[in-house]
Amino acid sequence: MKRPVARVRSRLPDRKSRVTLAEVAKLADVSEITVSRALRNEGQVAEETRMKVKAAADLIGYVPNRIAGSLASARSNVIGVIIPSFSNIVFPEVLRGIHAAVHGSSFQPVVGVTDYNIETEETLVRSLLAWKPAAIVLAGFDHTDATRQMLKRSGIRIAELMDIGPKPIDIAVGFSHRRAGFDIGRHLIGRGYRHFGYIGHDWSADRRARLRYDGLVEALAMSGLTIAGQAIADSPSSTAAGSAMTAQLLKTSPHADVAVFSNDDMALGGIFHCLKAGVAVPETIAIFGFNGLEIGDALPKRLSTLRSNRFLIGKTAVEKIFESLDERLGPVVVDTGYEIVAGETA
Amino acid sequence: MKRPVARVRSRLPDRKSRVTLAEVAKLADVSEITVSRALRNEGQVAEETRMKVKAAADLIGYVPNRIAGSLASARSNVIGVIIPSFSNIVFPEVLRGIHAAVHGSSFQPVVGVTDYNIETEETLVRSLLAWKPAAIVLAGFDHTDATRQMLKRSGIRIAELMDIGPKPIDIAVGFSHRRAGFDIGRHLIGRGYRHFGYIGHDWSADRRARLRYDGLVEALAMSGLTIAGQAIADSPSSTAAGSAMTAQLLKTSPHADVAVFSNDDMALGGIFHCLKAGVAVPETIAIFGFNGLEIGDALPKRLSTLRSNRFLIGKTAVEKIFESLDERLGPVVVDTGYEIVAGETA
DNA sequence: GCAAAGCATGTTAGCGCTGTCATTGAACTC
DNA sequence: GAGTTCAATGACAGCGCTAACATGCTTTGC
Repeated sequence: MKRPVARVRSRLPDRKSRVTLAEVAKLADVSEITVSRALRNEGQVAEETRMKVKAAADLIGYVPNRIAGSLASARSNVIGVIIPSFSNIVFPEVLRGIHAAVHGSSFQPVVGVTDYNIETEETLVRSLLAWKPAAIVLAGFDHTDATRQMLKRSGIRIAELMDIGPKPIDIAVGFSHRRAGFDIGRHLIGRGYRHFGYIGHDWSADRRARLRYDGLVEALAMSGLTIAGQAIADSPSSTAAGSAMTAQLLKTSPHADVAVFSNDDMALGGIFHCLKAGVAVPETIAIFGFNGLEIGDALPKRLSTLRSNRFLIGKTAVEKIFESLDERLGPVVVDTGYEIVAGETA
Repeated sequence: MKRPVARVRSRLPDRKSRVTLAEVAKLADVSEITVSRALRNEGQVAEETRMKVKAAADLIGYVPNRIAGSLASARSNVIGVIIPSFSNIVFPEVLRGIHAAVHGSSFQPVVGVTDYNIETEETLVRSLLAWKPAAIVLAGFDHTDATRQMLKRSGIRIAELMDIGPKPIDIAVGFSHRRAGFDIGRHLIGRGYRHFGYIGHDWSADRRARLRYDGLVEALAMSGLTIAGQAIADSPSSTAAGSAMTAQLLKTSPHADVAVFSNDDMALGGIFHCLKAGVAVPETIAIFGFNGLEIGDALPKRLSTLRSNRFLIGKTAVEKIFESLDERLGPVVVDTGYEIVAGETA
């Protein structure tokens, strides 16, 4: 009967330059744990020893293995981030905020993209959780049941961005899109507009655009008004779609005195169409966007829009997470607000 | 003398729901390794066993710990990605390509942002390497010596994006910015322009904008021409800066018949300024951009520009990496090319 | 002067997986 | 029917690090 005898130590047979803590320890003539502490600037280590260790590490080009470290300490400094798309400029801006907030810390965002698909989101959440992240940041409140389950059970901090609602899983950072739509309506009514057109993009995916629309309708209703005409592209938002839909609205609803757009991209398309077609803005038709992109300010006539603060949303979310990494402190809702930009087009 | 006696097993004292492979194994009444194989769809496992294991895993909500897995297998499915900025739309587009390419694979991009600072880049490379990534993707050829050292030594695949050059560390994907600038010059000379203005942004950071400028100058020189006037913002590129610099150029170089812009953002600013100031484009002054952003096509007059394919660059880079994950096959240079978009503004 | 406290360092035992080899029994070969 | 092959499963060690505790010292306090 063969007993398991001495195995050849053949793992990783020829991996070059396998520089580990142990090598550094040997070189610096201290124990591994001392090297670990010295390099992490953690625990009690004499200054002299620390320097000796660092010198040794530099000498042999030691790069700590965070995977091993995370496993040993049962915590990683990954923050999972899930966004719907890179195409819509607002999400890169949110990411910018997130990166700004983690900058200088040892935390590292890991980004996944759902393409506005909540099933994809579920897959992403599952695979991000496998990295034992310190927190997960994702857009919106629209998740599958399984996703919500996983997030709740995970025990880690969860931030839902963009919109705010009554029942976040943990943290919500954003602003009420419904109220934003409502305020746009009030603002424009206040400016004397009465014949509202709406120009939108495919909102089966973009739930928040739909919420703004609902808010707008509500504001109109309060003044006894309705949407007089609308043109909704069956494509994602784009300048081209904005142009096309504007042309359509002008044809189908010639009496509209203002067009509310689902976002600035679409509104830019509207402006461009009017420039090209010789339609006076805002005299013949006023244009109102959403987002407050930088480009709106550079237009020949400054775009009237609502400025949301995407950067702030991302940054705030991470800051809230950092406030208490280990414990959920009951639901946290942060309203980052918005601002009506009067502009010159409405 | 005290000998180390039985320790209390107090690690992770009260971590709830610590679902590990072992639990699944117990439940499914097989060994851990069989669970591992079953869930990874790897190695020989009877179909029946596989199903039993998966059922057990689902039942207790097992989420594999990729950190442990990566440590054990000495490989991770992280791809480190380092970009200069989220503000410049081209990089989100590159990321989009990267995400498209990894979609469906088990690879996960981890993104860092340098803010156009090669020291920051060095820090990021160092910290990404600690994750033992399968590959690193970064923008440009401009690195610190230490960065280059680390990348070379790492042994993993390295892709440098955007520009191409003679000596990539491993893989380069992009196109020659110098040649792009040159071709823009040739194109515009061919269209009859002779009095060139140049409008740019702060290029201490954006080395590629500088390369395009150099190429442009070279093309002009070949026809005995020079840049007649230029206006260079000391800020990052933006539509607002484009407007301001256009105003300046029109004043300081009234004879210029064409303005070449460092990119489309700046060019848009130029267009907007001319619209506002009543300057005829391209009759009084022609405008030529760079990048080929979607918005240029929606303008009242389609923007004349050079279309680079950012999405393709990101996607190709990852595809090249996947072609051979383990081995560098000597320098690989992929020219993703570009296309002059005639447009209506030049 | 001696206990208590504090500092610097070390010993040990894992973290949760997977690679490697071993083992078993069934199917196949000639 | 003995040998060979192969599919299915398991035992074991260890990936590279860190938490927890242990161990000598040196201070400190009174």
